[in-house]
Amino acid sequence: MNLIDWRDARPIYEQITERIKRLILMDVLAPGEQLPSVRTLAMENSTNPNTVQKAYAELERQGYAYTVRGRGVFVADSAVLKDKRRGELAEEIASLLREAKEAGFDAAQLCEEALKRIGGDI
Amino acid sequence: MNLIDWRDARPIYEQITERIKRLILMDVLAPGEQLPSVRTLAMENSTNPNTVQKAYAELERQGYAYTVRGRGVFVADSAVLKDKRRGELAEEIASLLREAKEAGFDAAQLCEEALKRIGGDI
Amino acid sequence: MNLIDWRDARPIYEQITERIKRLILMDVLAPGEQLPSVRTLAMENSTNPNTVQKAYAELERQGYAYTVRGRGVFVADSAVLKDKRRGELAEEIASLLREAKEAGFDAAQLCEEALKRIGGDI
Amino acid sequence: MNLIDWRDARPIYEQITERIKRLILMDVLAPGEQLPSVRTLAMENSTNPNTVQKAYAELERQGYAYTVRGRGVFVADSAVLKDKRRGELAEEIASLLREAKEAGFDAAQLCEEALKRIGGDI
DNA sequence: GTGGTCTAGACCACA
DNA sequence: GTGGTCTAGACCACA
Repeated sequence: MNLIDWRDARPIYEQITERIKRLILMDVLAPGEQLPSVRTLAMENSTNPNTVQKAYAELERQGYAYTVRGRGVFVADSAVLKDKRRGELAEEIASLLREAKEAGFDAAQLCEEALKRIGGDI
Repeated sequence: MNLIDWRDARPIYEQITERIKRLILMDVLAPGEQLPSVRTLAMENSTNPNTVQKAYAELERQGYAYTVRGRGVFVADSAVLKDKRRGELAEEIASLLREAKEAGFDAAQLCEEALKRIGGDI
Repeated sequence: MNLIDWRDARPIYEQITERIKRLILMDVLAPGEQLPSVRTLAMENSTNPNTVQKAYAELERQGYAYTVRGRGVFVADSAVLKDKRRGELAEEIASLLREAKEAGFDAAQLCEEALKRIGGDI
Repeated sequence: MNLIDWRDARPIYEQITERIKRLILMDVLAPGEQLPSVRTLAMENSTNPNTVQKAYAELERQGYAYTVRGRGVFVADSAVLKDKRRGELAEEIASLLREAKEAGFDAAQLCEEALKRIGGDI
């Protein structure tokens, strides 16, 4: 699993967390499935086990994975997570729309424009 | 001008840049108006002049202000800036919608939800 | 006997010890009754026999079970154990109350609140 | 500040987190006060800066402190925290009482006993 | 000077 | 083998 973009300015552990979160939300990683071991993933991405460890700890803290000591790290059930993530996305968009409104832009119009950009028809 | 939230995790210079950008886009700071001097703003916010300097440099880099040597820093014309910012916001929203789509959410529906959150009906 | 919650962060051997202790204190497992063999329990819980072995050793160390070589592991007399466990619980609660007091909370009031939570009126 | 008990089996970073939390709840560390720098605390306790860093990150995650980059780590306002901690304590006690009940003990009586142990009259 | 990230490598408990 | 903790030390952005 290749999870690091070395040109990306964000910390490596954050990139790993982010990418795996996406894979879980996209159902590429199924609930209950075992994630690569800390050491394996570190080697595959030529990074340090501590860095992967930090990413996995963050995933667990956010509820995307759970750890079984001596066994490995596993993907959590995603139904609840999807709902949570959906709410977060709505809030992030709302936050941008609030700023748009402040500057006098038409929020609804901005939404339509964004939808066009992703090729999503209304 | 009070521009810093010490609880905010983001770097201080970034907060200052952000707040002043908003004030310009909201026309609170008019085009051509002089910004407070680096020293004044630093004192008012009990922070380091270097930090304010960095914020001002960033504002200039992004086109929100321009420096007149020996005179001070001034707010740029906002018409073009508004247009630019509008495009950025659209792109940021589009980016969130792309992720939403990846996870199987209905982008248009998410938009409507976000619009409701800001009390903006279509 | 299903004794493991894989989502639980605690070590598996500890979970097994804990659950069996509870079953003994609740008199579900009667004094003198034979516990499942290490192998059986390991298979039933799809875990390693070494893990179950460690749990049984811990139970024995704490006086909840005793081993008869070549025969198996048996539940100890519970009267004494119950008394001991009662004392431990009192001490654990006292310890929490001490911390509460340190922070300036009213210990007695906290107790009443906890009693309400378990639906136990005085 | 001496925060580590080397005989304590718990991880060092956890001990540090725990002790500082207590100091905050006891108002020994006042809201807004600066905590010792990562390096200073590490030296004082002859441990590694990374370990202190982990403790501080945990304190921040739990809302007991906030970080100002380049400045230091500061104690958060404690009013809300105290309330939160009070609720946690009540729940921890309730949980012990539930177990007690399972084993047939009188929960209210156990509470009184615990109160006596801390010298707290009803 | 301050915290944040990362490496390289050790040692431990657990399964 | 698996994750968890820790050391010693580097380098970075930020103030």
